Amino acid sequence: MTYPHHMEYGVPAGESVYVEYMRRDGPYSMDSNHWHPFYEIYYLIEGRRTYFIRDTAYSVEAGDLVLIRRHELHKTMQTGEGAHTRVIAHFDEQLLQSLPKPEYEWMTDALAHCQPVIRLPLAARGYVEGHIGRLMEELHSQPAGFMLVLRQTVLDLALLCARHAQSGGRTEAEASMSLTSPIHRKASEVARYLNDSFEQPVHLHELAARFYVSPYYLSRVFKEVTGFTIIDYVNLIRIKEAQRLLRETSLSVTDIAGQVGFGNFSHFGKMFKSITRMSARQYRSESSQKVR
DNA sequence: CTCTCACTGGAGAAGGACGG
DNA sequence: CCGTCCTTCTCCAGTGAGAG
Repeated sequence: MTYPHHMEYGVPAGESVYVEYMRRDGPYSMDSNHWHPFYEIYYLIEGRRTYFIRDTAYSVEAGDLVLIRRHELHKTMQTGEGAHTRVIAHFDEQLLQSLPKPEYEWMTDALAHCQPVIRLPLAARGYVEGHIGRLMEELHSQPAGFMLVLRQTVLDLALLCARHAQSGGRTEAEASMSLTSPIHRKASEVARYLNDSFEQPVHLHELAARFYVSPYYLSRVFKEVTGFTIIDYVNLIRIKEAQRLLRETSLSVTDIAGQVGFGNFSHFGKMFKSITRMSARQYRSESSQKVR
């Protein structure tokens, strides 16, 4: 069965599920939104990608399932030559909240502990492929009630991830999926360090000295592995943390800017807007409307 | 693989005006 | 007081070319 290059369903505002299928022939790297307030399940049908999640780069192959949690920094990148085909499903808290309370709590907890990249044993792959096939069919022909099937199918896949997480979920193949060449390890170390200390001022030369490499080399390697420049990455995690504080506390925007590492308030404002496309105050008022 | 050098665009600091 | 939105200027991060 062949499908058009691109199919999608789901209205972010109204539906708790969004499903999208895409085939790309040329090189492609993900655009602006590097995290979002909903879960994402990503299934690679064909091709090979590098997926950078939080602080680690993973090699993702056809048949792998990737689970991105809410508000988790991620980015996909090209690996070698062109074509890849993937399906992504977004679902939000609402979908899980439709479950009975014990199941909801169990799911949320399990997903919170899930490995981001799941490489299932061959025997279990047919199950996933069947589900993906069903998503595609429903998406393609959109018969009456297809959104019910989408919702149900996505929930099934989420359940699979949750079970995988609970069973200790780390197959032999998985252990080797996070890229571990020296440069990948170095970049991951730096990313982890930045995640822990983004509140402090960050300077390339100090960072380089801390990790025993030259500044020039560090900025090159970091970009290669993560897809982000160091300053971009620091800004992203700072703004992400600022968003969390705006949602979950009543601290003033000025305090938050300082707390996440921006010495300069107006620069914080500019950065916040360029990343989230809204001002900090606007973000706070919008996120307090929908209770998440 | 690891690093150096030189160049340049853009990030970031500083400060002021203004409105709610 | 709190936040937005300008402008101006400085300097450093990012990068192409290339070497050990």
